Amino acid sequence: MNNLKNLRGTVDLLPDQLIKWQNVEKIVLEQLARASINEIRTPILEMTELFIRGIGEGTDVVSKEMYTFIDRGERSCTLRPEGTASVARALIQNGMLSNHPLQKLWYMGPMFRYERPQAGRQRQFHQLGVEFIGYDSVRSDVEIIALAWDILGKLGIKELNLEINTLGDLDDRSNFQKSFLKWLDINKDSLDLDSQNRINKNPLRILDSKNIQTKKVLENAPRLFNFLSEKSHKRYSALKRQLEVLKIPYIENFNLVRGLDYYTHTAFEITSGALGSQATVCGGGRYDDLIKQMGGPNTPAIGFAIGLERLILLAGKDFEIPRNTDIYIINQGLIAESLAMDLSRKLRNYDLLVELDLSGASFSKQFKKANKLKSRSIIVIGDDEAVKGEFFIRLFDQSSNGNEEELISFENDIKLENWINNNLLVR
RNA sequence: GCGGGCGUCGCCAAGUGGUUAAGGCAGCGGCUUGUGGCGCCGCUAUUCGGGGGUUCGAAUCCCCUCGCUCGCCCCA
Repeated sequence: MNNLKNLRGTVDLLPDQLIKWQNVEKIVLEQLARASINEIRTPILEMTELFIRGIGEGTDVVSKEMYTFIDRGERSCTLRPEGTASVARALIQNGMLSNHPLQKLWYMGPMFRYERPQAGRQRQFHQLGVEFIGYDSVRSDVEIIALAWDILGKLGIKELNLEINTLGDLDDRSNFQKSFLKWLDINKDSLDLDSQNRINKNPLRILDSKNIQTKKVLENAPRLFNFLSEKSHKRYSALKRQLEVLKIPYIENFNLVRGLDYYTHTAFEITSGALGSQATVCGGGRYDDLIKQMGGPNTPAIGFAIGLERLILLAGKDFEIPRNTDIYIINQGLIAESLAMDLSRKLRNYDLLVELDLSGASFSKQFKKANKLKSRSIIVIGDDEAVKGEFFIRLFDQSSNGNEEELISFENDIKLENWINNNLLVR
């Protein structure tokens, strides 16, 4: 084996694997289009500052997972680790927020985080993100959760858990934080090391600790929930009520804190036990202050991201089935080969999967190939046919007895079309 | 960044110190130069992720390294 290899945490998606990706993406894009959500594409490469300010300096993503380098113009550049900051930047920069204060957007593409690869986790991974910009009603929270839930449902993914929480607004959070920091000061010695390190950097994340002992100690800590304003409380209750109306089951998880700093109020995650330790397939929440913080107009927003690698892991085997060849063109001989080429172009006017055999191999070989591909029908053109200006077309599955075989002149497009309509396009 | 497991052909694998590294699938060729699915026959790893060492001798033992994988952490 030579020593040119892909980088750690990156993968080649080969044709066989892409069948599943394409089938899954097709369903997803259909759902997005039906919900009137528009695509936005932003650069994969951004200035580093965007993520530091957008995501938050204290977060793990920014402090230790970014692919950052200095370019030839001595600018600090970063391969995007997530999509929301770029979308916010693009909207601000292009003046989109004054012309179109309300927007529903989606994006899909590669993201980069320098982490140890694991099941469902790559360094280059792919996310589908949806952002509702300018929407502040609880109904937009509900719609976006329902949208994520339904995309996963459309893909036939079962046994999902929706976890929700509210993080309150900035005031709620700073009130809580004061009290929480006091408590941390007294109890820090009983926390695990990771959590102790977070006290100064990102205290809220301590709530989300997986350490069993820390979890136990935290049971006596002040709760963010008790610091919520009347307004935040109402909002959260309304969210729960509406999810119940839609019959979307949820679990309240008061320790659910998103890893990116920009979230406010609603936070949610959709997880699946089938994913192993990387259980989260979808994560999202409200970020009412982000756009303003980044220098834009005061614009509330909510969004989510779905990890496509994890989605592919969860989607069933049904999505792995490729579309079969409809017509395989067996051909041999100088004139026959040129007629076959011409015919194959004509056939591409139909919604059919047509493969022209270019091997020049024996008829027997070409038949075997057609059979291996499970082609639904074959066309045969050899010297005899070429001379007469006609070709055979016939159904090729095992059950057919050859009655559907037809001899058609190269000029007779109508006869060809009729045969196709009767045999291939009716299913 | 820290732990555990693993690394033999494109894929799945046998082999655990001794002359030529099983087998299956796939691929290619033939039986059958113009008609498929079955069957039969043949071909396909000077080499066991890479490098070094131990040994008369290593895929098999030791060291280093790379990669994969599963956890921790973090996240989608």
